[in-house]
Amino acid sequence: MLTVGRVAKQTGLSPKAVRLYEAHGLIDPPERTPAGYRTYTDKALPELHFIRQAQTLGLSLKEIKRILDLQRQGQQPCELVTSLLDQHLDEIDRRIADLQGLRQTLQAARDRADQAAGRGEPGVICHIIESTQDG
Amino acid sequence: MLTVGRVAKQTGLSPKAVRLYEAHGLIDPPERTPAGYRTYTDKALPELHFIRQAQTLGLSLKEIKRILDLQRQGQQPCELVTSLLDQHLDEIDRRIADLQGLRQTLQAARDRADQAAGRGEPGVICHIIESTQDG
DNA sequence: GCTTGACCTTGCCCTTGGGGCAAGGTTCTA
DNA sequence: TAGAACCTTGCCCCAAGGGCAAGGTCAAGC
Repeated sequence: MLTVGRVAKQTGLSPKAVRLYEAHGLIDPPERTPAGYRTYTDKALPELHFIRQAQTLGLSLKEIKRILDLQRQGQQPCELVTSLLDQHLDEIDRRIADLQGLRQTLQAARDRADQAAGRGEPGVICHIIESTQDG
Repeated sequence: MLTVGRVAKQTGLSPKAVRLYEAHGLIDPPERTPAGYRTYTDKALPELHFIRQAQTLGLSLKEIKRILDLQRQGQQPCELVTSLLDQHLDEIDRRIADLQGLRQTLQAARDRADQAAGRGEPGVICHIIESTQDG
């Protein structure tokens, strides 16, 4: 019997994640045994693999659902995918730039820490942080 | 009267954030009017400014609380701050590297999208995503 | 046949740092 | 004195699950 634990193992997901995708409508609810156990068919595996790969690309469950919904309506989702990838590329570039700015600010604070070491400059709480230029 | 809204405005925070910091023990609970309104003294402003600047550096509320707790015990928190800054620098470098790796993966997928445009390659759901190498 | 361990079910609380809303009380201003 | 603008607490929400609890079920070995 292809239980949730087995499909999870085969797709590298956790059982909880698989149930979550079902609850959020990314995958169809599977049949149940009389006792209530989810029983999957092999058809579920490619979808779960797809979800995992889309997550690897940084797509959110909501975005992945949009892709899968389109596909279930018989449409080619590739146009949507392309646009999502473009959006994410922009977003990632922004985040990298933000982090690099933060890194500079942080390094500046760290440098102040070394310069002031032992010199015992006061500051109301801690001069290292208080001399930080606000972003 | 220095209400929560006023200290919030003066420190660039939201009233809700100020109450949150109090609930999490970052700042001392202020006096209350008979009606229950929080009434701050000017002494609260530098602490709130400090919290804001520490957040600018990417420190979490929990980490900021550790710093403030040390300081309230009369100790110099600068050693802790230095170590936290070092940790965060490492963490940021990791995150930047991760994002750059993700960017490459994403760009590769995007390139496939262009190459396959119009060529109509099938894929069970969408070949652009399905050809992604798992991380 | 029975036990035992591994699995399944749902449901709830936790994470971060607040945002938004509701219902109601208070203070200030025209 | 009315209304605007503020304050109070409390609850639910975000993302993507992790962890735990209480209880039901299945398969293997004896």
